[in-house]
Amino acid sequence: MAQPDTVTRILDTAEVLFAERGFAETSLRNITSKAKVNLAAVNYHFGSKKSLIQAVFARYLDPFTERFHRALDELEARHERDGSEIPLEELLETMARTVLEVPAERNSLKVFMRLLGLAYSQAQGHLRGYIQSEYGDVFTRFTELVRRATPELPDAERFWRLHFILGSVIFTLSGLDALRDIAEHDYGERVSVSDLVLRLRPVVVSAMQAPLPG
Amino acid sequence: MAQPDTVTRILDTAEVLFAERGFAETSLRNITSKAKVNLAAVNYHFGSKKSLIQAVFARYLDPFTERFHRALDELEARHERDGSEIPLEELLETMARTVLEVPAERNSLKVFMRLLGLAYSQAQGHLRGYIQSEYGDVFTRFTELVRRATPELPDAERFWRLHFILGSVIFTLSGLDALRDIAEHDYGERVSVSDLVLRLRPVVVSAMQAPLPG
DNA sequence: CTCAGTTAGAAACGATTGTTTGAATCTTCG
DNA sequence: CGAAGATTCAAACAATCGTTTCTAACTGAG
Repeated sequence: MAQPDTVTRILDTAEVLFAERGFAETSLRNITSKAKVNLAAVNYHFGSKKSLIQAVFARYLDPFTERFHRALDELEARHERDGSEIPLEELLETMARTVLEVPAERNSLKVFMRLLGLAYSQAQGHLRGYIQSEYGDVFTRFTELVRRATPELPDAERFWRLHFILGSVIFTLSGLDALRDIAEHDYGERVSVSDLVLRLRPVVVSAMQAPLPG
Repeated sequence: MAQPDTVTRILDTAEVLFAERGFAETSLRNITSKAKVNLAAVNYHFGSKKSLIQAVFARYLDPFTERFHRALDELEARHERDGSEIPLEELLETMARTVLEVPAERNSLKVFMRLLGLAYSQAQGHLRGYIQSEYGDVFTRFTELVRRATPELPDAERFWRLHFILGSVIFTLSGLDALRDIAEHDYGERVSVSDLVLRLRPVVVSAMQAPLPG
């Protein structure tokens, strides 16, 4: 089998190492030596370490946003025909399906989620700005649809609940390996990612439908 | 006012910088220069950067675990007298109260939560091991009480739901500043930490009581 | 006061970081 | 083939990192 080209080998290796140790803790020498690529190749092909980090995200987020937009188009068209509102469950289902779909093509969902978690928690100010400016639109569109699906919730309440849920998902899936080991050791059952998504569904729906705070 | 001693000045400065930028991204020179302390002071008083990181956590977690154990003692004693089980709401309430209590003495809860979030997300393998070995007991005790309060949940399901909730809390509170700015800008209301805890309560309870996945 | 022990300070250590350089090699196409 | 451009490579760059060393200053007990 032919070796993938240098750019691909760098991206493949970088996303795994970034997901394992974080950005600052992963040196370009770690990446290039494991990828069997010359050190200077990163700066040659990507310009800088910052740009490499952004490129790693783009390789996930570009196809994700495209598919998600398409899925929302279809969902809206279907409900526009019969004049019904899109129910919350369908919106969450669509998002979950798209999230599961995209990384399946290449790497594991775990890496994708770890990266998302790092984007929120690590310093890397440039990353948050980059993601917001490049991919903020699809999130805005989604939240607007959620707004129409949950008209009983005050706007601020819905905002916070969406972030509670985002925290659950990112935290759980990005720490999946460690948690899975504990769960397997203590309860003897090995969960897959789709098991977890199945477990998340009723919890997420209940969270969104919780009574308003007194 | 008398300057706090060197050790305290280092810890005060380190916890803020760690919370802002992470561990790897915060150099000892950042800390010592901002704390107006000699560079060598960190290695003299703490031995290494690793030990400094652990000391920062210990200053929060030592009083937290002590108070939390005491609060659980009291809760158990009260319910042992009338033979009733401790309801889930009381357990969550007790934990929330203790979490809010401890950092109020010194710094903001935000820093405490940012640090907890970093402990989970950052590489720093030594940190997870340290926290687990030093403070694992109180968490084990708490989960056992939650088990008795939710006998209808399978053990594995309860394990995962607790971590879903942990994710919500840590993610939201550790990203509080950024989220608060957005919420204030979009919805014109400035939330406090206790507002957020108030909002979290019904969501968390509903999450734990969600129907089992099909 | 004196002296032992603790703390503070300036300077340097070796190691590692991201990046740049310039020559060597490979690829492409007229 | 052969020249032009793209890519690879080894080496070095300056900057920064955590840590160590050694001396100076301070502190409290006899």
